[in-house]
Amino acid sequence: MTRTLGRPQPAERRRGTRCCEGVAPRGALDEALERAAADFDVLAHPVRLRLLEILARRGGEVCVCDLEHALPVKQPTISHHLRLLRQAGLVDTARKGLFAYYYVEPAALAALRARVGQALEALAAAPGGGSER
Amino acid sequence: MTRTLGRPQPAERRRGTRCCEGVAPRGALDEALERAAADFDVLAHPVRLRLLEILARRGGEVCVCDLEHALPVKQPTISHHLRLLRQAGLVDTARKGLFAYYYVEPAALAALRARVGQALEALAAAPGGGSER
DNA sequence: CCAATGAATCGAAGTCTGTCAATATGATTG
DNA sequence: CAATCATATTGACAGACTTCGATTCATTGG
Repeated sequence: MTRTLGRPQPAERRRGTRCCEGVAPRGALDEALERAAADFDVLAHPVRLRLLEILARRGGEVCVCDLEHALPVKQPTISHHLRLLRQAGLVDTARKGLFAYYYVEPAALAALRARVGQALEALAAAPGGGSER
Repeated sequence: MTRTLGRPQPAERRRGTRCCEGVAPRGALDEALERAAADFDVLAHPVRLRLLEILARRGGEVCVCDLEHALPVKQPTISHHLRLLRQAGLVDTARKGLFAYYYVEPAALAALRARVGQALEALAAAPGGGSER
């Protein structure tokens, strides 16, 4: 958001050869960047990725015991990762009797895919190869 | 960041299964999944994301001192993240005199974007909600 | 009520990560 | 050579992450 340009010369850095100047305004990483990193972080574990993949492929609900069979980690670990996914808003759960059925939250998943896709766009190579700004 | 999850799977779970059965045939997480998770992991930090973004936007080379000005962390931290990006094959460096110029490795970045995009595809909601496989 | 079962939580252990001060390395300049 | 500069590396620290056994909670059935 604070994409200011006219950065004044730092007075105390006026020594010999300056290599270059002004790539981006110093300072804080903006909100979108932090959110994108958080998005990537949720996806940055094979178990969570697989869980999401299974739940997404099944449009409907899947009980934990099935997920447990599909993954090489123990039940508490599954539960842990499911909680992370739930806290990220990507999945939700519904208890039916003894079983807990998980399902993707389609809007949240779509939003995440959109944000991640946008972040990847920003990594596309610069068209002219020249330096803007 | 090194997500290796090295644990073998018993693969013999013959029991009187009750609730349901057979979401996925095997327990081991396959190679593509691990690689996708590793890909996401590299992107799962705002500083690395910003570094990549700056280097990609500049088609050319950027010296570390500029990157240092653009980010709210100290020089050793920048160096640390740049090394991670280099180890991931996404960027490379060329020393010219006193300065070190970093630049993206376009092929590697494109490959990563392709893999990540493919992993996101797998998270697309199933159209009819039916279960495949 | 009691036993059994699926799932969540707790607690602990080990590993990994992010950060920075201090220092090292290597090039350049005077 | 000595001083200076840009960058890399080291070492230490705090905090987060991942995993699993043990336990707890909730629900069902006898």
